[in-house]
Amino acid sequence: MADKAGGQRGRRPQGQDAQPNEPTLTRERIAATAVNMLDAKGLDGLTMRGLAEAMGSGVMSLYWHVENKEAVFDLALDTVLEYSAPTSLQDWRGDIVHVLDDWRATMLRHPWSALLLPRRVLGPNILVRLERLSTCLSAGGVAEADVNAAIWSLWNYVMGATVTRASFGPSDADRAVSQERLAELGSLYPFLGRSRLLLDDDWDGTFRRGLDFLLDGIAPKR
Amino acid sequence: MADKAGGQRGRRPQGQDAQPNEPTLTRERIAATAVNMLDAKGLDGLTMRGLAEAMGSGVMSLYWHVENKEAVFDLALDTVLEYSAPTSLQDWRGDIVHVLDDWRATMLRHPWSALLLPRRVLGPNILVRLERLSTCLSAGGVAEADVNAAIWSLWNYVMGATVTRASFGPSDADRAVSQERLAELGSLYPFLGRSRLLLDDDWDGTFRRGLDFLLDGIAPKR
DNA sequence: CAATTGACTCGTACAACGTACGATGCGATG
DNA sequence: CATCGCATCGTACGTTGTACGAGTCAATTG
Repeated sequence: MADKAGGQRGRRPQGQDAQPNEPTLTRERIAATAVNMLDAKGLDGLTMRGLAEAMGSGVMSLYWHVENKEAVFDLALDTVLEYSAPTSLQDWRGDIVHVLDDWRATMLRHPWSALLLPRRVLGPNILVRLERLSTCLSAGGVAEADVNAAIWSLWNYVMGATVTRASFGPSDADRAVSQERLAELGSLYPFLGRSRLLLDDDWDGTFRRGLDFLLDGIAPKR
Repeated sequence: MADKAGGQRGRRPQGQDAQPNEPTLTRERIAATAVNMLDAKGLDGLTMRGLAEAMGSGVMSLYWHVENKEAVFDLALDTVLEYSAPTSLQDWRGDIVHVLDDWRATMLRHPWSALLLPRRVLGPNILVRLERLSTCLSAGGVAEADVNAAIWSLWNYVMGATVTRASFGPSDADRAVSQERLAELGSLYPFLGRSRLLLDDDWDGTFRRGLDFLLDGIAPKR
């Protein structure tokens, strides 16, 4: 019966010999745990109760450090999106590709982030990335008047690509089914039926080729 | 007091003089009502109970016509995305712009759809649009080998643009705040701080300019 | 030392949700 | 009349986010 209440379970292992790896509740620790849990169980897998349990604390304790669940999402998102711009500026086009590749890769490493970002944009770490894009474009000689439009188009492109990729999930089965349905309806969709559009699973390659299109268009005309 | 139980409220106005505008429960009617409710109260505003009440039926009756709530989303999404390709093929670039403009406009007219589409792609009406893109590109002389990449890049672009636009919502306040925060942190984000990137609210114009970049890149090189 | 304060933790409780299940009513068919 | 399918719906359960207030403990103050 002892388990019934569970009650004081765990308690804080306060005092002397508490493992040092159980600090106390902290925004950072909450963020980190949330990221783990999101990675493991996906967007819907994160519940406040689960989060609390994973950290060995009571549910309501979280609310001392965090406004509400949305704030947890924000925290996790920004945690994951940290960016360290590395190389120097020389090949503007290569630099931009690097920013966007890294961006995309990060989001795909945590697929929930791609589904989340559209709803809560503009955490600090996003701004870092935008800033970097900005400098790259300027350095590349893109006309001042074009820079903003270029940034947004790049943003749109990554955003769309990752969101799409993440939503298709790793299961190629869905796409295969769709493509099959397409083939049946060959009369309705002659082009699509023939093109195997939905079967192509070279996501990275497709991403790069599309990005090249875009950069070709952005590159200063001479 | 009569309202207390509500109970048999409404009932089916079965029999002779029922208004013809209250058919019976129907997938189509459910879809339509869901769209209205989504338009009015947003993504989270749609609840099965609310939906049922809006149609004057019991909650569980819905489940006879619909698998679950997700199915309702699918239904509503595809309802909204219906597309009638109008004009003939002549100016491939103009045609593509038309497809994408219409696409974007439709989604922005129902902002929830932009947030939904990333999760549940490839309803039939989406395919119509993709097919249309496909023919336009081919007609425009884009190399066969480039068509798929081009389609996906266009898809990514619209998707990213609409999703972003929808998430910013009509409230410019958020962006203003962010831009202000940017100005304060001018040292961290010199370019962004100066560019008023976040203040620009000519969404349509920006969309078109970015799309031009992309199409410039896609256009067959000569 | 005792009293107080404020940072922090947590159990309980509630309202809202999606939906499983089974009961009910109905028109058509035997 | 009996039977059967389609269609409707009430009730009930489990799960969720979180409001509220009571609890703990270290540091501060008298």
